[in-house]
Amino acid sequence: MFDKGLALNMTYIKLSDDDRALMLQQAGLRLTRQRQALAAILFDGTHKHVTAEHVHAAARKKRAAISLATVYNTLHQFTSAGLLREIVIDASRIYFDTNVESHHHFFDESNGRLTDVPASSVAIASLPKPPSGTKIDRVDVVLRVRGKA
Amino acid sequence: MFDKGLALNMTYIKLSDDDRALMLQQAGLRLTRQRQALAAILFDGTHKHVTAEHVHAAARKKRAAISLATVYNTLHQFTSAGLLREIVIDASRIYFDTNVESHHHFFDESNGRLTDVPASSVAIASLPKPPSGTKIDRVDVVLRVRGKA
DNA sequence: ATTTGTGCAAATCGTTTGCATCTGA
DNA sequence: TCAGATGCAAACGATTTGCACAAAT
Repeated sequence: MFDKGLALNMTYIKLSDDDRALMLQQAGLRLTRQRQALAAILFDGTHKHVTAEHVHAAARKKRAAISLATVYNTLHQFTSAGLLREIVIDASRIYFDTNVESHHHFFDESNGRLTDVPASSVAIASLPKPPSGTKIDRVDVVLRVRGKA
Repeated sequence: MFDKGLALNMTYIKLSDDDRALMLQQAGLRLTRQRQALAAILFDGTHKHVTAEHVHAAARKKRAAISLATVYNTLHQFTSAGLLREIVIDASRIYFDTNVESHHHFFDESNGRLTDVPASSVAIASLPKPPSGTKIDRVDVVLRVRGKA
């Protein structure tokens, strides 16, 4: 077995059911059929940007009957546990990113497609000081692109 | 009279009804009672971050009876006309910013408050090249902050 | 046995739309 | 005049919630 923290952030390592079971348990989440099915969909070793609908549809396709409400609950639980990261791009949809490393996004306005941008390729040279009494928690950079045509 | 383009971006210049009427006309929008009322609420010389609800409530308070649907239509028209800028922070609400200059935002996660950050105080030293066939349209930086307490 | 999770359907919330009616240029 | 704007209510789509049932420790 390898380190879980590492596994989460490496795109090329295939995870086994056991690995995912361990992930959930370490996150303090009980091992339920639904969570395992959703984890299998989400954490397959590649990073994804998904909506609840996507996940629900994927579960259906795998013949795992999971209600949409449970999908939502689970995505939020995974997010609180640090296994997913929420990104807001479009006002009418929540995207969940399986990449929890610090990074940014390209958002293609013509087709709604979202692509990861490694944090290292966006160099932020200076930041203003936050309003008094607050500290910067996270910096989200969205590079909105559109076709040149 | 002063230059309209300038007026839009200067926070300390008070605009008159006539100034706003001109703004609307230059944007190719007919001068209607509702648009004038909403423009008066939005473009009073200070920058604001508002939702349709905010604007609707403000109109009520001024005894200007404007339907919520019209508020939405108008905000979108103003946005297409370049008088407002849409910002997405929270998946469940569209914010409209009366500041259309290039700039960024602080978003306080504890109270949902949004604050402008001048573009000049965020220095982005390098950006990745966009996916082939696309060009970067806009860069949105959201500095998410929370109370230190 | 007790706590935690799940499923369903109904509720909610912001936003959009269809359509009949008005109004500014 | 008449294209464009408005208002209303109904439609919408994503998300959340209440509650009875089921499953995990």
